[in-house]
Amino acid sequence: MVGHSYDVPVDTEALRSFVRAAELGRLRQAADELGMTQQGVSKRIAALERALEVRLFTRTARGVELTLDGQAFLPHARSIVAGVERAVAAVRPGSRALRIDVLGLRSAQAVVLHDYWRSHPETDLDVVTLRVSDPRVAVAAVETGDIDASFRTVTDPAVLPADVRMIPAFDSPLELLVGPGHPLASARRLTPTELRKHRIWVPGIEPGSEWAEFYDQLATDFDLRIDAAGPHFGDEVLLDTLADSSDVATLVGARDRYIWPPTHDLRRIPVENPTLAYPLSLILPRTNPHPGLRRVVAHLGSLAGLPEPVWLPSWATEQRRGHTASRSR
Amino acid sequence: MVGHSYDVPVDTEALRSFVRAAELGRLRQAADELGMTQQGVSKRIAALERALEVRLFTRTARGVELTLDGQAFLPHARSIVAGVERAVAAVRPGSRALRIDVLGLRSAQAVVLHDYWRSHPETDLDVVTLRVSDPRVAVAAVETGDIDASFRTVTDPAVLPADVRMIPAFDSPLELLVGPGHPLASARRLTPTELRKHRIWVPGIEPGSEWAEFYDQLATDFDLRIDAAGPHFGDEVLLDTLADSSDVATLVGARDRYIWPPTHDLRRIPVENPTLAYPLSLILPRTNPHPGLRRVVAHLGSLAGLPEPVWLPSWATEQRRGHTASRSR
DNA sequence: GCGAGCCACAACCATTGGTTGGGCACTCCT
DNA sequence: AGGAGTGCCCAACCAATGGTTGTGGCTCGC
Repeated sequence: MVGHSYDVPVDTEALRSFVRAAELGRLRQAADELGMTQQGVSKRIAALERALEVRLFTRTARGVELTLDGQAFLPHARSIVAGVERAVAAVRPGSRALRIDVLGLRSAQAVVLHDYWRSHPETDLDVVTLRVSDPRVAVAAVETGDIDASFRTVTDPAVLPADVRMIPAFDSPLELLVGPGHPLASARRLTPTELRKHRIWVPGIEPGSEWAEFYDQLATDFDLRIDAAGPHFGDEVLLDTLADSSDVATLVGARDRYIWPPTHDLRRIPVENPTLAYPLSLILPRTNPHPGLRRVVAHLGSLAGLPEPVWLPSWATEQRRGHTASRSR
Repeated sequence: MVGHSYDVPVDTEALRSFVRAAELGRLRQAADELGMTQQGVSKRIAALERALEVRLFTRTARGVELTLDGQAFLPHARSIVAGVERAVAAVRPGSRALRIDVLGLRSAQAVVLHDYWRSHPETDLDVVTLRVSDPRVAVAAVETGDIDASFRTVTDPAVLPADVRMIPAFDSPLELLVGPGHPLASARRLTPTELRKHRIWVPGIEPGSEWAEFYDQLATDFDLRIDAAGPHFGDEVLLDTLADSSDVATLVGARDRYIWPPTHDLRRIPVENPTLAYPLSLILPRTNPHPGLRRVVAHLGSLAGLPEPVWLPSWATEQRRGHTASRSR
């Protein structure tokens, strides 16, 4: 009785013919538009009907008319045809969809991009992950045009090639993520100094990366115990550990989309006064950027600011002075 | 420079293989799952890559790995495969998607169904139009199972076969639709008696249909001039006429999705005290209704009521007494 | 260094998906 | 009423597609 998914081979070209024939009501006209013979279209549609085991058209003396099944099928067929168009556009060299690299599909970067896409659903936007930690690889990918932009940061702008630039994207505020047994679990809000003496575990940070530098400065400036060493065994392990522990906490981006089982009962606690924020940057080509990128950048600029005061690592404040200076020239 | 839609033939079976191979990272495993040889999958994917003119995988000694293009393409491929599943499910006899007949795709009925789908996007729901005015055809279609339910009304419940029943769906309030030059154009709200002496034109009503009866009773009860005769040349003609006329108005359902050019400047004016409402019914099989239908009916029951008092045609009030009585037995 | 595992290439073949040609059903016009 | 016109389906045919088997090259681990 269960309708397991039958593997019906469906030819997208047949769907295209079906859609056109349904719209025109004539196989002949559809055939002309598609550059083939009327018999060809007839056979295609007959094959479709055979595969689906339903009649899609009633044949009349002056054309074809959709049956009920055909009516029900048509919007699905349209959506598939459109999906194929989009899929092809996504990889078509030269004029392909806007492609942006993010660190992870659950990261704040991806969430912001998803928000952008929801408010501009007409954009063909593809979010990919390079799966490399070295930002220079991302820079190279932007330079060659494999990707249109990347949410990475190079702390030393001198390493950027002439044709690549980096602009501030948005500042991602951090929250403390703790299990129910942690002493800070019931706090509604925390200041950085209140995190002192508590062990903060942020696994998976590559030594020498900009994230390592970020947590380094953070630990120094507020005298925190941040343990950013050790391998990362996946979010599940991290979340499991947090849920069971009464003394380990971690820092996550406020917009990061972490998902944990309801039994874990983890809590996210905003940190303010100052708000701790990681300054996300966007690396993009200086010349001939993808046309869709402009609007994404504009969207990033329109994002709401953070509760003042905001703490940022030193390289961010330095670069922004430079950025503003170069803009004011 | 414009990227017109290249007609790249895309084989859905190849997409299926690609998705599976990308998930498993092994052509061999994907081939086993799909019940074919490794070489077959290899050829399918090679064909895809040839058609798209991009490499989707990098081949390594221990499997395949997505390229950037592959990553960008994967979600699209998934969506197409899922679309095919849904499309097949929409017409698969026996266990097909929930199929409901409405009078028109812009009608209040369709709008309500669309709202339902937006809040329950997991339902496979197909909205079709039988394109016949005779409600008995709809009843027959429900009886044979061609459709799962129909938003029609039979004023005489005796004509229903034993296995088909009719339940109240929701009451659709009417609004006056007038052009800018009409004397009532600036009213914020109207009562039925204020419509007296004004010419109301409702084209396309079939004589003898329940709609004819409705407008008949309406005209009698409030002494209105309702002209329900004459053919309907399409909504565009109706809207054009209204926009230009200073003495013709029409009645439309408050939820009907009429679309007119902005230059027309038509106004919709609610009618209250009493609210005029058309009682929509749902015709559905008494035994073995489609499993998804239950939730749609529940949703209909949860719709907000209308501003009291409400005027309904006599048959509705009669049937509801009967309906309530039979329920209380 | 060699076997195991994985993918690509080549040769082969059934099936598919298109073509042309012909026929039947219905409509419309005279 | 009959014939021209239109529209779709069926049959025969044929190239190209999409699968198979067999083989070879590559990388990794022992």
